Amino acid sequence: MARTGSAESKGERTRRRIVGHATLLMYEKGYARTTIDDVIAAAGVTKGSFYFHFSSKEELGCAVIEAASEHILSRLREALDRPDLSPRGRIEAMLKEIQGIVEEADCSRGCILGNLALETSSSHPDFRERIAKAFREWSELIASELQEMKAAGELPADFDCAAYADFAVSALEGGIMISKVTRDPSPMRNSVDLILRQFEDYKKPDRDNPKTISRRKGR
Amino acid sequence: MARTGSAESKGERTRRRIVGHATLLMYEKGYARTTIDDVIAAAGVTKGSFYFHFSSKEELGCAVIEAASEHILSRLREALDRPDLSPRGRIEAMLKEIQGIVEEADCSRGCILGNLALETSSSHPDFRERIAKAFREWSELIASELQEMKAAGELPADFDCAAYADFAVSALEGGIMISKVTRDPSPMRNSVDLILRQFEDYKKPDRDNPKTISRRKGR
DNA sequence: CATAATAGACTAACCGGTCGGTATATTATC
DNA sequence: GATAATATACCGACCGGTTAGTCTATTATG
Repeated sequence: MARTGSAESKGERTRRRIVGHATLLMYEKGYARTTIDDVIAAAGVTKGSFYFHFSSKEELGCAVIEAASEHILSRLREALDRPDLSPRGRIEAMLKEIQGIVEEADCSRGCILGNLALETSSSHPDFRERIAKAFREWSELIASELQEMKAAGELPADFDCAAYADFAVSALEGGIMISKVTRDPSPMRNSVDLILRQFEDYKKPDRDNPKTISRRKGR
Repeated sequence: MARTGSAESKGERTRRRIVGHATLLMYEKGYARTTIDDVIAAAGVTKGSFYFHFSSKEELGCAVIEAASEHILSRLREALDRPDLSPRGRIEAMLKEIQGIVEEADCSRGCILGNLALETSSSHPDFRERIAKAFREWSELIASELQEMKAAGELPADFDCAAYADFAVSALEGGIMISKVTRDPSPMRNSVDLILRQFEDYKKPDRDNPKTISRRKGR
């Protein structure tokens, strides 16, 4: 038992190092083409050490997905946790954060959750479910922020926040996918822009036209 | 008794059969997890025969992507080639066609182009480029239809058709992805619905008030 | 010293691709 | 029009490299 105290034990550090390098490799090459030998070489550990910390490649995959989900969602939550901004400003901050995450990799690696989802979801139900949960949480984050926009009168009263949040997640993931395939950041940026534009020019219904979200020019 | 006239030769039929079964397998399991042995067993041919028709697995992958691109795009073009419908009706028909293609597979297999794109684009530049071309063509199809809507007064004069077409493709591919991951058709349907809704309530400016509802253009 | 952690040789299965060979059609030659 | 020559199509055993995972031995660490 080397576990007492608050400091991270050596084993925990090793495990984290393995997950970190595995994440980079799987982000770059996908799950199947990332071999255990790749991972241990990158992390500087041996086979025996690896299999002391992980029982299988699948368990490593789970750890990678878990860590990536937490990393991404915490960055998004951080972007939304800005009391100094209006609800709309916070959504914008969140979208920019996504854009930043993707552009850190030149848009050429896409989104690790989307990548692993499409590659492995038919063979690894546990991967699939964990990733589905991350997308659901992301959508809920957006939806609750849209609710706040609505409460602040920045959206029409009949605006369907949940549906639009799902739509935004789809448009973003799709944009990231097309950016990866075309090696061009503009599809993803275009998704960000057009999502933002939906919110741009709704005017608090002064009394006459509460029904439609208008789309007049703004900016 | 071959070769004469327009009939397909025996070799061509075999090749097509191989591609067809390979497409189903790669749609289901992805590229890496589809083995040549899988393909030849499904198509009922032997290794030797396979390697007579294809020089490598990669060449098979190209053939699958090519065939899938043509198949999908031709179905979309067909849906758009309906002179009896209004431009908006044609877009709706195309979206329903996409929905149909995906729901034929219970939404659980996603889109074969998107799947292969995310799995292989970092290792197979030729796959990536061919798929990028298909997405580009799809977007152009939508954009030109939006142009017709605009000409028919169903969209504001400053509507940015190209940007919106890209956005629609992103939202659809993203919706298909989320539907695959969640095994639930609603995210994809939601994308279809919200795309259609964008067009729903623009009213032709009745000569006196030409700027009532318009959207900003450009980026 | 007990156990956590590391070391790395080894294995068994898998998989893409090869190779020598066969069968059947098409074309060339006399 | 018989036959030789060639091209097309197919057959399946086999090979070599790769890969996930195992096993036994050894070294830190509390």
